[in-house]
Amino acid sequence: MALHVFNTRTKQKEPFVPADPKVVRIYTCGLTVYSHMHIGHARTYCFWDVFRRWLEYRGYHVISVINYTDIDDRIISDAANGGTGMLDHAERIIASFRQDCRALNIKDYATYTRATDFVAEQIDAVQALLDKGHAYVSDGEVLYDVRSFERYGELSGRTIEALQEGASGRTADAERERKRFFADFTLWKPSKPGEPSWETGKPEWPSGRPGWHIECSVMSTTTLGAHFDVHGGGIDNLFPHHENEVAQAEPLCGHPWVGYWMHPAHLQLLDESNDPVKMSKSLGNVISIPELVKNHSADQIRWFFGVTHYRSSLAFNWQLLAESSKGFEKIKRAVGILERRLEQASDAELNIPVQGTYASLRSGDQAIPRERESFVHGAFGEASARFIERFIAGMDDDMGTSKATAALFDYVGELFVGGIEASDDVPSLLAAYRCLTRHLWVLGAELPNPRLYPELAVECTRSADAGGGDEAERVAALGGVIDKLLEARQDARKAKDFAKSDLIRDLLQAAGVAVEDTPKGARWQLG
RNA sequence: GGCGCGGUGGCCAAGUGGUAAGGCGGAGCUCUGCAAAAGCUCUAUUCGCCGGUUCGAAUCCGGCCCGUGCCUCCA
Repeated sequence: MALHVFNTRTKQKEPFVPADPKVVRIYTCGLTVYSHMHIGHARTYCFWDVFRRWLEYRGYHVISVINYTDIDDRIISDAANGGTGMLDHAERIIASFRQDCRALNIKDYATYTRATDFVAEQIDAVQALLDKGHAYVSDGEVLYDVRSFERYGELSGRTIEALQEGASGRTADAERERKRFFADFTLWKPSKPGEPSWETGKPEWPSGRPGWHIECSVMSTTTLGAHFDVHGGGIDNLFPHHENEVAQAEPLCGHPWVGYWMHPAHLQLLDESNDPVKMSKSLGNVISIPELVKNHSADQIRWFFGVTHYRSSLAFNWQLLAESSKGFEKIKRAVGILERRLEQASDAELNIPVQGTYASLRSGDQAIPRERESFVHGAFGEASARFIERFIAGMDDDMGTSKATAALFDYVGELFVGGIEASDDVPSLLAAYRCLTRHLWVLGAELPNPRLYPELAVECTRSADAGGGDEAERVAALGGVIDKLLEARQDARKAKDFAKSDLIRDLLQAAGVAVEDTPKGARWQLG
């Protein structure tokens, strides 16, 4: 079975077939840069990252674009209140967004677009919609004529009538006067004094700024072409934002404008009594990324996200994150054990390149991953083959990361039963290590040891500044001292001086170093 | 009011017609100087409730109860 994804446009799972058999073009609605990225955004962007990684694992080249909405009412008012210019304000938010993404191990996008860099194209698009009769000018403002687009409401499953009912009594009189129809939305509006403004050269709407919806339609088609494969954003964007984007773009680009619409669900914060609560600045309960990664690794966070399917809303509190991290420890321990075993091997023994090619992306039964043959060798090969099959089946079914995590648990169990803790069989251990880290990579976790898996290590964008570096440094600095202490402890144990050996272990424990005895001697890690 | 989504063991969570994955927590055991880790066994005759279709339903249909999202700020 090939990859299937749930397409919001058709409301069903469909085989994923990009326009170009080897390339997937994705546009993601990004942040409105009036405030910093928070845990809710993290869930969404981590999903896009996993989706991208899964496509890459399957052999596609992915071109992903994300935008910053750097002009809208809130940015203008926030910037005004903060006493800075709008663009300075946006600049700071963008810089912290990039940093937060790196902290979460989210791969860089091919392009990051800013609405203010595409104003000329937006003006052209507005004019084109006017020319085609889909828009009208009202007192210097350009509005989209919703009733001129017969498919309006199709994407989000609404009808004009239903919208009208929902809106009854909610539209202000002033708004009714400006608009021909209550649901008409702004394409271009005059700026107030002191607000950012662009000249259009159009007599009827000479200056002002673009509306939110036109920004995205224009940025996506300008960077990815008139038709592209995936357009996504949080479920809250479905209406009105994406509905309006379709209404704008299809008259200009044709139908269907994009192949697949995908909408990850929200993360829902739970309060002390486990009731859902809205995250908001005024309640002071917004969880920032620095706060999130302070006591949890990116791996743990991404594992937590992966356990729940992306189209289910995800409840969050620190307790739930802690419980999921507890489960992830077993996976991490297996990786650690393999790494320790292999660290002792010589370069010559480890010199087993990972190889493979994709049969053909055009055939439905492509051999994936391309490294498969390198993974299924040796003592753990059968377990690895079973695991890969389950992992792929799970992910192919509309990004079933829950099934993928279950497969990982079972695989790791088989590796323990298979004896990774005592094995000296370097080729087998290496194949298992690579198989495990390769698939953890898909979920956004685990930077592999470059010495053990150089091919994958170079693919990882995470650098030493992303949180892993600190621990690596600590380990390097402490290693020598700890090894000396453990030697002393081992001597004490041999002499049956358990009081002394336990004292050493307790001291290390107190210093944050967990010690475990194994058939191959003591092992330690920072706890 | 309109349009959706969801209710699976103490908790999290898969499963969309063939007889309940996986994880956390809990109980017992093996191994071990003791820990830790790992392994083994047990922990839902049952999937919000009531009807219906079917040889067979957590899965399909109808009704009801509860929760939740959106209805022009929102990932």
